[in-house]
Amino acid sequence: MTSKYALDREDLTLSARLVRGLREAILSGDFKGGTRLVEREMTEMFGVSRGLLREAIQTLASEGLITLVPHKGPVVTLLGREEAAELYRVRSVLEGLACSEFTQRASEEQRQELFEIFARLEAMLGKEEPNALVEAKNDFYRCLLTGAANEVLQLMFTQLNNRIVQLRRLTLSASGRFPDTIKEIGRVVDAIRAGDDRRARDLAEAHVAAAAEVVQRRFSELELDKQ
Amino acid sequence: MTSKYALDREDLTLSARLVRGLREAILSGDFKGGTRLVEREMTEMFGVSRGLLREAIQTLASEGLITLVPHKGPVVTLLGREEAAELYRVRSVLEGLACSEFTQRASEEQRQELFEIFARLEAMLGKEEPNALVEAKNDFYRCLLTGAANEVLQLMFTQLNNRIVQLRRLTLSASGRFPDTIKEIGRVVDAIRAGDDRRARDLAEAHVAAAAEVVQRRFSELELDKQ
DNA sequence: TATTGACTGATTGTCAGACAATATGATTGA
DNA sequence: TCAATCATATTGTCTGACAATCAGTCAATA
Repeated sequence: MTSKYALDREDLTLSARLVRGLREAILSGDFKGGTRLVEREMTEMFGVSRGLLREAIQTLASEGLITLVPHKGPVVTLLGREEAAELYRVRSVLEGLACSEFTQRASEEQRQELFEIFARLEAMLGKEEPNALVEAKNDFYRCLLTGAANEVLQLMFTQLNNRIVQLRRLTLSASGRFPDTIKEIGRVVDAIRAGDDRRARDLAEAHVAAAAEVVQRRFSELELDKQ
Repeated sequence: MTSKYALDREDLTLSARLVRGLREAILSGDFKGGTRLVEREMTEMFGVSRGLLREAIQTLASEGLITLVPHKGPVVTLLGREEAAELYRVRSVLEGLACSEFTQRASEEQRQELFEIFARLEAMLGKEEPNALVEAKNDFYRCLLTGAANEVLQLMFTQLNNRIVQLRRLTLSASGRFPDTIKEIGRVVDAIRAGDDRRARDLAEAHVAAAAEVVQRRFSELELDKQ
């Protein structure tokens, strides 16, 4: 029984806060892909003991954010072209599922909220506010996943997305695609509005596939694919 | 550069072996859902230090096999009815994707291997060998995922499946469904054989959905859903 | 000159012991 | 019977230690 007065025990332990902090540090780009995470430096940086730090690293490693190299230490996972493609292919079906489930399960309030958030996104069309954009997109997905009412999906999607975040530089720099993005998402939202879960799903998959192609093209352009 | 003579460093560290061992212990059913994992007992059981054990527990926790309760300790995750349904819904799209990718990407050898494994499965129709069956099914999925050539998918599917394994008791006891299962998988294999990735995907999703329903029915029958 | 071998410093892998914080269950008191 | 209190077990976290392994250096050798 969870009352609304229940205290937040999410980050009760130092350990949990550390995991969160370290994850943030990676997602925010403070630790870029390829960076070695030296234990001693990290302990000083976060002010925790070595043991605790190692536990956190293990956690993030199994989320895929960190790669463990025996006897050399942890490294922030660096995404290659092929792996990026794989991530997007999986994301495509998960996002499709999320849209489908949202269409079938979301409450009226959740539907309204999603529409509002999308309206906010649409309103950004002319402007140049990358931060607000990322923010709004995050809201959109948060709302979508909440309404989908599937915690397993939520967890897996979030983990997947966390890994993809590293590619944000590539996708942002291709911001000329923004109008297309909005158009695609708009179609998905329409399908959701119409209660057509099948179509919402298909459109969502197509949208992710399109985004994936952009990323692949950027890889080619920047020649990031040479080992 | 990885030559074929490179030694296997997979389980180089004690830490990695511990994670593997603990995971096995849970999957095999030695630690059943709901079991508390007391650190002191575990360290004696595995003969490792507390620190190492805690690292392993963190890893399995982020795989979802273990649930961490602050100040009470880790517990082997117990699946409820609702969570089982969620797991299956996600599995459905992942398995669909796997079939689709296999159809598009697998080499001729991999295709042949898959067909052989399926033939082996089919041959078990009359018999009563639960172990051989589980074995063959594992082979089937291993082959499928290898041929799909998507490591991200492989990882996520494996993790998901590991969590579902806990429900094996429910699915095995409903072994009357075995002929149906074979028939469904057979249709998927046919589609793969025909190179029809879209159909393979749809059929695979339907197959998982059917399995999910059986599980839900078993939950009802056994009244496992009362908290 | 290029390869080999040995040495060194840095870092990880693993252990043991300690103490504070918290949960659980028993006990006591009203 | 119920509430407050206490005792014990267990987890959360820290510190220090030492072995194993890695990366780089540099001399010896073919």
